[in-house]
Amino acid sequence: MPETSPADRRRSSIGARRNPDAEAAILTAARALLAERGYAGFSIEEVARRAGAGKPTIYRWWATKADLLIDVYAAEKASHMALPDTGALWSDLLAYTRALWGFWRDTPSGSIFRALIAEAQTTGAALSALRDKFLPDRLRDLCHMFERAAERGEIPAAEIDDRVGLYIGFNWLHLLTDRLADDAPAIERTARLIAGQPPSRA
Amino acid sequence: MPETSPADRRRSSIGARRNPDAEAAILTAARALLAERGYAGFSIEEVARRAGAGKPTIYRWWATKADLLIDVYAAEKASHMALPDTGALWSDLLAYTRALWGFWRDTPSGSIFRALIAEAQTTGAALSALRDKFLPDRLRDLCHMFERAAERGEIPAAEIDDRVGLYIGFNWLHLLTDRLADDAPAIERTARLIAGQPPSRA
DNA sequence: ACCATATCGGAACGGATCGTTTCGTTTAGG
DNA sequence: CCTAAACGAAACGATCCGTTCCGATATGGT
Repeated sequence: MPETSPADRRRSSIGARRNPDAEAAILTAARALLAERGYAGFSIEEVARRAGAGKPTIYRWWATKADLLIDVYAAEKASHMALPDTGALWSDLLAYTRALWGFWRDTPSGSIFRALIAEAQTTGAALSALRDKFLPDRLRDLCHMFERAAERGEIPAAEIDDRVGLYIGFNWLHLLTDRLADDAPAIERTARLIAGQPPSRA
Repeated sequence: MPETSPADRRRSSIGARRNPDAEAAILTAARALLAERGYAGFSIEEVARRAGAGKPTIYRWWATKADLLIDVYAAEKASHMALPDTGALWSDLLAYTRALWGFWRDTPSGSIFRALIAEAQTTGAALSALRDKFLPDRLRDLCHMFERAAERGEIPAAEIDDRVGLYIGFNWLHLLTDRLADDAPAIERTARLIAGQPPSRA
């Protein structure tokens, strides 16, 4: 077998354009590193080592750590999260919250998102990436849920943004303080509060 | 001008106990550094330089960056924030939120708090410091506000914790995304939502 | 067929910070 | 008088930063 042993094969240029293999290797390495060590152990240096890539390759395609984190998170989220449509906002929120927290707990995505938020506290570029590029994307689905509720007359249309903001803040708070246990009663109470439903009678 | 007096070229030991001058100099330097450069430029190394202190002195008294940040923030907050008591939860929240956001905007405290939350995403120790030591302290006042409202019959007592959680999340979200503009209408709408007040008629 | 162009990984750079250790000095308390 | 602990200074090895070279590679336009 005079063949290229796959282990020590060098991944070279494929011409004057981005190499998809390199990109995939970098995203995979970043994902794994965050899963293993969290934000504390996340460095471009280590990602490059694991991906068998050069640091210039990473810096060429991702201007900031935040941009890299966003790509890693996006790849994960698309494949895992679906939108519930139960017919009532409070039960939509309940289902979505439990799915989201489970997604954050059981995949590297929770660590990735925490890293992204932390990174946004260091540089303005990272903050812009989070606020102006990442958040609007992730908000779109959520807004649909609330808009459907407004169409059903469950909440005033004028309050959609405020209620979405409350919901995002609720999730962030629990993510950032590492309290993502699936405390069903607490989640249900909060879902009802945000959806404007009267509490289930005791 | 008493600029910590140039005469203290060297602040030596005062015996086998903590030197209050060193502590004050370190806290002051940390505060100023965060105000000037934010979390990105905050390092123990630089704090030590500015304080004219040795790094071992800092590491001796503050096991983690979070502990140092907590002390800096606590000194600031006590002197600046008072509790409103307007007779209604929604107007209490309105007043408190505007004061808090102003406090975060107009003093180094916003940067300090952002740094503290970011730091809590790196190490478990910092997270514990934030969640178990810092947050409960800062929550106490807030809970009083909601308990008074429950006594007045504005909200069910069983919902106090959930509504406080929503309120904290709301503030964190705006702090972490650097949206602390005093948008009075938006704050008022959210205050009414959290307080369970019907929206002011359009 | 040729060649400019842009990519790739590797190596090294100067600089900064980390957390720790060593050292000599200073002072309180027993 | 002497032990104990704190102080600041300096240096340690290690890591990561972001950038800059380099030689090799393959595309795409001419």
